[in-house]
Amino acid sequence: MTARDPIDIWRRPERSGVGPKPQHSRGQIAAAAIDIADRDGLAAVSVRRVARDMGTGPASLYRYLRSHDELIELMVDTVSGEYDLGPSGETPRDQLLALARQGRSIMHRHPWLAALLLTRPSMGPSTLRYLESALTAMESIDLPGPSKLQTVAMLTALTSAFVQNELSQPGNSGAANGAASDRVEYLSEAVRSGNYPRLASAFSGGNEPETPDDMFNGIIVGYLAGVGLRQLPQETPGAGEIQA
Amino acid sequence: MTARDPIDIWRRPERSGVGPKPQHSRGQIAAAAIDIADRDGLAAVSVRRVARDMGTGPASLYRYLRSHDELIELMVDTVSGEYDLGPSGETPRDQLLALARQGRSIMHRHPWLAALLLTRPSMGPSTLRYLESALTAMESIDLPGPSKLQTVAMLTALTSAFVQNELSQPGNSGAANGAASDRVEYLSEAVRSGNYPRLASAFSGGNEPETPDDMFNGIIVGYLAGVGLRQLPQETPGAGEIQA
DNA sequence: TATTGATTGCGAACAGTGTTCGCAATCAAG
DNA sequence: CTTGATTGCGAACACTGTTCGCAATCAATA
Repeated sequence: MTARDPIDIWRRPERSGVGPKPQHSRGQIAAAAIDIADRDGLAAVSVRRVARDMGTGPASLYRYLRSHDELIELMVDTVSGEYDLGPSGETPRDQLLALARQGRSIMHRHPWLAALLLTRPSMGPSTLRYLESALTAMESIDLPGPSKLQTVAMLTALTSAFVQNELSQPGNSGAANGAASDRVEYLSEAVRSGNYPRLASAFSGGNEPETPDDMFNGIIVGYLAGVGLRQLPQETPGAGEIQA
Repeated sequence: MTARDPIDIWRRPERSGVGPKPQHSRGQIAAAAIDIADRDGLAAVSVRRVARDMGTGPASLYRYLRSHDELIELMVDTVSGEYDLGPSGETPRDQLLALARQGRSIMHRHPWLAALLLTRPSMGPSTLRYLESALTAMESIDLPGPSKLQTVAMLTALTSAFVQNELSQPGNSGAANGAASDRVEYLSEAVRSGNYPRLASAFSGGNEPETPDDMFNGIIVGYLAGVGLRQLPQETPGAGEIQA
C-alpha cells in the first residue's frame, strides 16, 4: 500500500532554521490526534481528520510527518511520556510492579494504546526513558543485559494484553465495542452445545470473582517471580513464597 | 469508518439450502486470503485482491462475509486450526509448554497472526477447541475457572508478543520490514548520547546469547512457574526449582 | 410442469483513505 | 535585495470497504 515505513522520525530535527516559521508542531499534531483517538477511537485518526481539527489541509501535515505511520508513532511516544518515572518502591519487584500499574492506568486513559504497543516496535525518546527507568529498577538483579530487556518487554506486553482483555469485555462501551455482546452470545451457544465441557465449567466455576486490580497484580507478580524476582532483591529463585 | 463489526459470522450458517449453488466458500476465501497475507503481508489482504485472486469481483465476497473484519476473523480461525491438539506431555506444565511452542511455530508460518491475536478477541470454533484443549491440560490444577482462562489468555499473549519481537528484529525481511535498520540506527545514536547508561550496558552486556528457542522456553516456563505450575502437578507453589 | 421466492454473481458507483505534485507565500542568510 | 530553502495547501491519483440493483439460478410449492 504505502511506499516505505522508515519511522526515522526521531532522527529528523523538527525544525531546520531556514524558511517561514511553522504554524504547527509535532506536539500540536500529536495532541490533536490523541484527542481524536481518545474520543472516537484509533480508526478515526485519519490525516484528513487531524488536519481538519487543526483547521488546516491534509497536505500541510506532511511538512511535519512523512506518513500516517509516523503520526501513530508520535501518538504512542507522546502518551508514553505520561509515566511518572523515578523511584517508587524498595525492591526491584515493587518498582517494576508500580511501573506496570502506571502503564495500565495510562492504557485505560488511552484505550487505543495497548493494541499499538503490542503490534509495533515503538522506539521514541519517551519510550527509551521508560526503558531506562525499568532497567534502573533492575540494576541490583544479577541477570544478563538481554534477559533484562526481554523481561521488560514481556512485562509491558503482559500489561498491554491484560488491558486489551479488559477493554474487550462487555460493559466497555469504548469507541468500537458492541462486538462484545455478539461474542458472549456465540460463546454461550458453544457452551450450551456440550462440545466444550471444560470451557463450560471454567466459566461457571467462578464464585467470588477477584477484582481486576487483584488479577492484574497477581499476574505481574507471578511473572516477575517466575523470572526470579521475589520480594527481596538478589534472593535465590525458588526459595520465596508467592504472594498475590 | 465502517458501520458495525458484529463478528457474528460464526452464528450464521454458511449455506441456507435455497437458491443457486454457491461457487465459492468461506474456506476457499480464507485460504486465498491467508495465501496473500503469507506472501505479501496482512496489509495486502484487501477485498479486491482476494476477489481478484479467486477470479471474481469484490462484491461477490459479500455473499459470504459481511465485512472485511469478518474476513480477518476467518483467517485467524483457519490457521488456529493448525494446532495439533491431543495429549503432548505428562504434566500440565509440559502440555501447556508444548501448546505454546506449537503456537509459536504457527505464528512463524503466518507472520501476520501474532499481531491479530494480540489485538482482537477472536472466538471461532478452532480457537474454542484450542482453549478447551488448554483447559484440559490444566484439569488437575486446583485453580478457579476464571483464573485458568486468564492463564491461557496470558500464555498466548506472551507467546504472540515474543514472536512479534522476533519478527521485528533486524534480519527478518518479512513482508513489511526495513524499519528495523532505522530503529537500530536511532537506538545506537541514543546509546551513544550517554543519556541512557543502563540501556547501553544492557545491550553490550550480553556474551554468549541464548538461542531464541531457549529464551522462549525460559519465558513460558517462568510464567507458568509464577502461576504455580511447576514440574509436578498439584505441587505447592514456592517449593520447586525453576528449570529453564 | 409452471411458478414462486429466496439466494447468488457481480458491474457500477459512493464515500473515504494515504500520499504526491505544484505553486504561492514566507523568512534567514549572503 | 536577491537568493534559496522551507512552509501552506488546493487539487488530483490510486487505493480502500461497502452498497445497490439487476440478471441468473435453483428448491419447494401449486
